[in-house]
Amino acid sequence: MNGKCEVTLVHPEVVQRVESLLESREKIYDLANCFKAFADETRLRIMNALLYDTLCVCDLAKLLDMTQSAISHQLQYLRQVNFVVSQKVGKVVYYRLADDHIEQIIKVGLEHIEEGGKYER
Amino acid sequence: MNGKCEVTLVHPEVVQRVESLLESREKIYDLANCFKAFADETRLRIMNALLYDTLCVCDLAKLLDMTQSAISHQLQYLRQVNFVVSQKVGKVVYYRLADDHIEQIIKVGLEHIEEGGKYER
DNA sequence: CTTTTATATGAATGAATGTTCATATATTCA
DNA sequence: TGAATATATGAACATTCATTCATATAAAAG
Repeated sequence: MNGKCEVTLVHPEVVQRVESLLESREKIYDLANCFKAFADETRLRIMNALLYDTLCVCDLAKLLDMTQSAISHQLQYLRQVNFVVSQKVGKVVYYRLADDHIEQIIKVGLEHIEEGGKYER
Repeated sequence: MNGKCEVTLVHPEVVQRVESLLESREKIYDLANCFKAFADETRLRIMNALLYDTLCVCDLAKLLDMTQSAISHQLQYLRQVNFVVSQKVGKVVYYRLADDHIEQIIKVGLEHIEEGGKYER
C-alpha cells in the first residue's frame, strides 16, 4: 500500500462525514499564509515588541539587534498579511499591530508551550 | 545608516521600557516552532480533519488525496510538537488532537482572515 | 512461516524563505 | 541645491523544509 489514493483501509462513513465539515482549500491556503507570519523568530519578536508600543524601524533594529534591512523586509511581510500598519512622520515610519487577533494567537501559543507543548526528541 | 547596531534614530525610553517586557529568546524560539506546525497547508488540513474525529493514517490519506508517506511524515512532525497523540490498534494507528489550543488558534486565525486579514498585493 | 497490509522512516530533490549587500527613494537640514 | 538620514527593495546566497521513492517494521491472515 503506497501510492496516492491506493489506500485500502479507510473508515468510509467517518471519512465522508468529516469531509463535509472541512474548511475549503482556499481558506486553508489563506490560513497557512496567516500562520506563516508567526512561524519565524524575527517576526515573532517584532510582533512581541509591538504588543507594548508603536515603534519605528530603528527602534526595532536596536531592540532586536538586527540590521535595518532585515527588519524592514520582515515589516513589509507583516504588512502584506495585515498584521501591522504603518504611519509615516517625516523620515520616520512608525509601525503598530493592526488588530488584536495577533495578541490572542500569541497568548494561546504561549499557553500551549507552557503546558508542555514544546518540541520533543 | 545601514549595518547592525549602527542605528541613529531611536526612542531610547520607549525601547528600554519595551525591552523589559519582551519574552525570552528561548520562549520565542519555542513559540516559532509551535506556529510552524500551522504554517503548512497539509498540516492545517490534517488538524482541520482531526477537529471532528479520530482518524487513522489511511483515512487522512484518502481525505486529503495524498500519499500515505507524506501524511505519515507530517503526523510525526505534529507529534513532535505535541499537537497530536496516537493510539495503535492492531496494524492501524489512530490519531487525534492533543489539546484544544489547536482549535482555539485555528479559530482566531479564521476570524482574522474573515475580517479581511488576507495576503495582499 | 510466508504473505499481505498499515505505518514509519532515511535519503534525495526541488521549492520556499530569511538575511545580506548594494542601492533606490524620500525627507530634513544646512 | 547638496549632504545626510530613515526606510524600502531587488538580487544573490544559504538554509530550511515538504514531498517522493525505496525500504523497513510490525501486526494479521492464510
